[in-house]
Amino acid sequence: MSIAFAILAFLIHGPLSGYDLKKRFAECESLHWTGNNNQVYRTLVHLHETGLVAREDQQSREGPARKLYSITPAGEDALRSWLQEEPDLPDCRDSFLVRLMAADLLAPGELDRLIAAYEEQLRMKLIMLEEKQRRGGRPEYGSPLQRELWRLINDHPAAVLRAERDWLLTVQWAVQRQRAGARENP
Amino acid sequence: MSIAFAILAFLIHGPLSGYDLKKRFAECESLHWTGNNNQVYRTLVHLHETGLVAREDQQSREGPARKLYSITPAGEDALRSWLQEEPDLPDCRDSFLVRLMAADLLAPGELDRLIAAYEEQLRMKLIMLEEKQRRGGRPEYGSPLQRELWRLINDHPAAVLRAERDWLLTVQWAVQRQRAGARENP
DNA sequence: CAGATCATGTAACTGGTTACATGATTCA
DNA sequence: TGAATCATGTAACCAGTTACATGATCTG
Repeated sequence: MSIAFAILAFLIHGPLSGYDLKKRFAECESLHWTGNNNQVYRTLVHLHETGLVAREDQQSREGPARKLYSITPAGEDALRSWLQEEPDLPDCRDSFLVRLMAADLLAPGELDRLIAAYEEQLRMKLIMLEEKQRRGGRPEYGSPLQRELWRLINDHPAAVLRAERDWLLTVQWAVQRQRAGARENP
Repeated sequence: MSIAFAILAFLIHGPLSGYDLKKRFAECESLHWTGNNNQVYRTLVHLHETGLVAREDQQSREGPARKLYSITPAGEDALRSWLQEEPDLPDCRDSFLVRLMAADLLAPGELDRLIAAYEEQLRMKLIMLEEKQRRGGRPEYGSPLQRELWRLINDHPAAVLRAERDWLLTVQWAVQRQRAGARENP
């Protein structure tokens, strides 16, 4: 998948500028894109060239000139037919697994510190996400069902991190069990 | 993070060829790399240039000529100091979220089909992972603790998918609840 | 001897990030 | 007037994939 379908999805509830889209990506924790200029503006040019979005230049209004993009019927068709393809599985990249692969390189205390540091990272991010969730401020568009789905989309990152935290607990238990075993059978 | 540290981690329990490493990446579900040639061989050249691995050419043995790579003390140091950096959070890319963003484009039946299709994808992959786990065949190297950690590393993808399945259930409930509400207050 | 596997490499491309560059408008 | 924000774009790079290319060796 590329960012193109995400942009089209943002546009189904009304026109937006590149700058608007960029901000949406930057604010949205559940979408992995950072919303960097290069990708957003280039993709918009490409979507415009292929007729999936329409562009309207707004020269003189309040504020600097901007280009408003809206989805075209062809764009809606493209998005709809993508929705009817087989959904692909989530792709989770976890560098902590690579660190665990090299556990034999660490002294016991260092391994404990690594695990504790990761636990702390997870804890902090979860607090941040819950805080963000609590402060709300999601003025999402679309039908009541769509708004409810947005709530669940925004919940997703925390669900993933909680699963990671639970898995990390099993790692901690395994390390302790292994050490207890080693003390009994030296 | 790049694939370089994963290669170094594979090498701490003994020398391997590019081909060996490629296979390890291809077989390992928990590491997101496909083990494509370009990346593995180029990274090995780079690691060799920077002195983090040593290369031994094996011209005439049984089998075709191959290059055996082993980690150097400098490589171990590099890996160890990376292990002591702040571990970064997992990066989960889930195109299903983007599909849900566009739910308003779908008829109720189509949304149900999308959710069911994703559920089925998750179910199939989980069965595949459990089967792979059951068949075992993990001749992993290192200390008993390291082998135990490998078991947990290999468990990780299934843990993520189970969390995804649980989250998807909440999506299903929300859709049904929303529709029931809409029927009561039309 | 044909097809699978072992083994190494390159070319072309997609996807994504950081940093650079520019200029208008708003507000303290 | 200077900093923040709005707004659009480009250059250079890193990460990762598919497909192409070659040749040796093993196995039925």
